[in-house]
Amino acid sequence: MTIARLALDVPLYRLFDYLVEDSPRLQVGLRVKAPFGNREKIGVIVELAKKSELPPEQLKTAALLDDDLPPLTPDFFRLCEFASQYYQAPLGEVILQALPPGLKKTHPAQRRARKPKAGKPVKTAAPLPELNAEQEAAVQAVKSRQDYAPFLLYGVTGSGKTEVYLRLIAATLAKGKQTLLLAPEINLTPQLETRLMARFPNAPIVMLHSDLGEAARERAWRAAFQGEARIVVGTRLSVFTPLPDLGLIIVDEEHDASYKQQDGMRYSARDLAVFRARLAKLPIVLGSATPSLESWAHAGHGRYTLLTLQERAVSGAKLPAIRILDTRRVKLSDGLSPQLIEALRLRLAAKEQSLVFLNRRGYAPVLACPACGWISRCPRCAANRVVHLADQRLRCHHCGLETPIPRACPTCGNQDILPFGRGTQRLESMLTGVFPTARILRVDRDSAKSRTQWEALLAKIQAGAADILVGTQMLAKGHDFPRLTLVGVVGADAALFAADWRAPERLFAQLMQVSGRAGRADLPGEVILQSEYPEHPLYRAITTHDYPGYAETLLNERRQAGFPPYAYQAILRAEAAHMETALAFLHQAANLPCVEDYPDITLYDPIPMRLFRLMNQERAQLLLESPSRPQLQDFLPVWRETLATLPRKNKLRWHIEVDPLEF
DNA sequence: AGCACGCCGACT
DNA sequence: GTCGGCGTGCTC
Repeated sequence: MTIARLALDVPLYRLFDYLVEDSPRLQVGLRVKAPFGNREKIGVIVELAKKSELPPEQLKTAALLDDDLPPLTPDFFRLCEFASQYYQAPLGEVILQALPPGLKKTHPAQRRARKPKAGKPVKTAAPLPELNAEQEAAVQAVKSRQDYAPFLLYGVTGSGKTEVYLRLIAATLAKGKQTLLLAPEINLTPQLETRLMARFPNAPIVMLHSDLGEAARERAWRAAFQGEARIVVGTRLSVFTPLPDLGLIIVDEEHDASYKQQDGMRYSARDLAVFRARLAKLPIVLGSATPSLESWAHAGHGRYTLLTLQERAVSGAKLPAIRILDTRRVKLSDGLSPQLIEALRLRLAAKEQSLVFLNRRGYAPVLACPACGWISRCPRCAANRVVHLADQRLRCHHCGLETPIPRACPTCGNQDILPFGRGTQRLESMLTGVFPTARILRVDRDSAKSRTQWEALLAKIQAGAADILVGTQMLAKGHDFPRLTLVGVVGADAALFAADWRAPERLFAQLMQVSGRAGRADLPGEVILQSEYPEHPLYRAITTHDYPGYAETLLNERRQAGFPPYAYQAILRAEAAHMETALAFLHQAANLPCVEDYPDITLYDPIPMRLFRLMNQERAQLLLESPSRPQLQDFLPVWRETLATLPRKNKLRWHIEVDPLEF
């Protein structure tokens, strides 16, 4: 018998020793079935040893899984260990969350062998599009590196970032290496898959995202791990996928917030990808038209090599003309300016498509009684419930609670309760009033709940079966709509004054992205942005497509305020039935003696979170900041261990988030 | 996190 | 009398 140290999926910062029967198969990286307490768990062997710290009689016996999966590799463990340390998560949790669910079952489902799908053989190989000088330079710069080399590929919409990726993937394939391509919400962009399959008809490609069924996900993961798949396209969770011949990592839309895992271990897949590239000594390309300020600052300091694509790759294509429309000077009808209505009318006449962008779902954000002041609060959250007229419900967008829309005010009986504000549903019905014959299509999470619904909508749009699209963010992300020439933006101002200091950065990216939907090669695009603050620097920068200038402005502000990327942050969050419990815990945490030993760490006052109640749990947070990442990293484990010894009363729960994006 | 054990309050 | 609330302790 040999001692095996196991990583198990439990929130405990230690490994567990088991006896394992000797066998020629026995190896670090294999999975075992282990009795744990009174249940059975899957563990991963992290270490083999002759002796344990524990007396042998206290050890239970684990059994190797009868499975042909090769052992997980040292590379994989090093990435997991880094994530575990950096994000303050137990190693076992990290390792096991990295495996597809099918491999964590004590009784594995029967598996049917299938080949990863290669692209359909194409009869006539389409000629490769020519690269312009900038693209060529970018491709050469990356191709010339075999070692760790981070690149920031800054390319305006339509500048041909994807073509650069494709060339780099081709070069990587030619070297016999695998490519890992991360994309945000890949389930929403089947286009990428289509394009890859068309370009690499003979290369096995797998897609990895959480929408896949369990069997499909396991199949794809195995193909990646066993080196069969040469191109792996995945969402954030796939950053952990072990790849034996990895040669290149690409992170598309690197600024996108969906790279951040928002529950469980709160990691940034983009940051882990960079670390992975460093570990594996590989080039990595972070691509975006509006890079995150973190990456932009890295490029500014020479830590990343900046590759710029300024020209539109399709010759003749121009950036859309963006106009800020001062709504203080015009009479709006239902929130729409006469100019926007006229522009829409022109597109209708020209049989071109328009998009009206409003990043707010539902009919109206709140229902209110003018007589007594009642508003449609969510009983479980510190938020209002949104009016969804289409299905006659009041719905909380945070916890999902919904009830029918009341006919009269629940407190005073007034019959005239009114929806206030505007969402996409209301915009849709307003536009129907203005353009009764136009085909209007609303695209948001409510109209595109499932992948199938979403694809159906996309197909409809592409077939030209809609004249005016009304949509949220969903529509902004990387889709080409060939006949879309007008984008109207409504209600963007709210984000200018949001409490979250990252809001302007996000708004800028969002507006750039949605503007990019307007116009293609042969049809010039126009963007009309309605605002009450047309002189705001953000809008100034948007009209000139000046990301670098605006990034500079924001970075200066961040530097002066001592915010990231010029400081490093972590947050301790606590939740309990009552705010006092959460705040009391945070105050206790802030006053622990170990805090004294780290002078370069600032602890701010514990405060209730912006959404201070969610699902009947009251939440508060304590922000930590340091100019020194190492010092913060030294402090966090010490603090965390001390926190764990504190008595936990009133069902209080807490966690630490490193590099938080939202507050 | 689960899951046991254990000790006080209002019910078949 | 016991069902069940949740505080506390443990998991190789």
